[in-house]
Amino acid sequence: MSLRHALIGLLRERPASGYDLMQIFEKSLHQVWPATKSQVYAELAKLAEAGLIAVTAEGPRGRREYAPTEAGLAELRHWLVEVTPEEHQRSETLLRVFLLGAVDRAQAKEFMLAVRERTLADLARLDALTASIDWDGHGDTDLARYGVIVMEWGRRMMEMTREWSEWGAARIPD
Amino acid sequence: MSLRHALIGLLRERPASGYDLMQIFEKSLHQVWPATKSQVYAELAKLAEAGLIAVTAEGPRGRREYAPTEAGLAELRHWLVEVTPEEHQRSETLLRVFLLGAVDRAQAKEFMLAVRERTLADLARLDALTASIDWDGHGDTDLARYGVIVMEWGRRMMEMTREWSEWGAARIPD
DNA sequence: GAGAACATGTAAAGCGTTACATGATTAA
DNA sequence: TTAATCATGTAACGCTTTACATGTTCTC
Repeated sequence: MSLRHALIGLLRERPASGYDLMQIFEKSLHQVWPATKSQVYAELAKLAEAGLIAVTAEGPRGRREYAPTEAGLAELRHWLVEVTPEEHQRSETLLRVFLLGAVDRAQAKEFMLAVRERTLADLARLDALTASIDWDGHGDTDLARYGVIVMEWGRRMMEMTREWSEWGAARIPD
Repeated sequence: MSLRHALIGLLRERPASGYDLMQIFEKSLHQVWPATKSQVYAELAKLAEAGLIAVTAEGPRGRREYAPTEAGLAELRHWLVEVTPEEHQRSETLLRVFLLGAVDRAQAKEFMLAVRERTLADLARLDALTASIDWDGHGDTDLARYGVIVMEWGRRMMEMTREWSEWGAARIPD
């Protein structure tokens, strides 16, 4: 259950409404932990009921801003430092590669090269994003500091995938 | 819905029972597409009902071996070549890095170094696995050909993650 | 005879996606 | 005044995990 920790963590930076949090999920967090409105609003309600966050302000149109409570921050820190993350690498692309024996070699090679093309496009989009993000606008926030580290992972991942797809394509005989 | 395609693809290599398929999921496919008994048996039933696989043999203890039908193979090929895979990178580790501002820098650095340690351990396990797999036992099967490409992705991914975790740790000031 | 491995499932609960539903406020 | 944006949710469905449940066959 990581969504709740993501929410507490974001609220720690600054109080926000469900609507605000959705913007963040769509923009910066989408590649790392996608979430939908339904999920966010439901989880906020649960977190408030559990006393891990609390309403700090109300605005127009029923807007409610939340901030983490002390209990919420304690739970976040506990999860960050003491709970070992478990990665379930579920990759549709790798699954397909695994099953590529079902099509002929020309098509398999085409698949690997299509992976390469998509990765190059992703890489271009990431570079554009990196250039466009106004980290200074955030000042010296923690999100800026650690956000850069996360984005660097994405960049390295894509570089690696591009090289791998070329290697893989070359490995399939004509 | 990739599980059904995974199952058809595995059955294409050789007919198998749900029990056999679970062995495969636990051994070779776990890192790419984890699945549980409940899921596998349920999906086999659905696939059989949809006419994409069929029982080819029955054995002791109610054992039923399945093989894909022509319709199943067509569906698999269609999915492999014509449906663009969509990746939802959901990484608990990266989410934590993103939120690392909630703990002090020493702990954040410790976290990055713990990622490094875990990655090194994973890498050692992968190398051991690579050495232990008897690809020749499978002969020149497609799983051997493409399985190697998938494993190489894993290896490169781990190498990348190790380097990145060192880079990230160094980037956090004392 | 006992224990391991083989073999198949059901049930419940939680997580995630998509579609539906409603209304208020602001800016052009 | 009208369109965009702000703002919150509910409902239904499917996928995934965990726990429960049962019985057979083989090997030592």
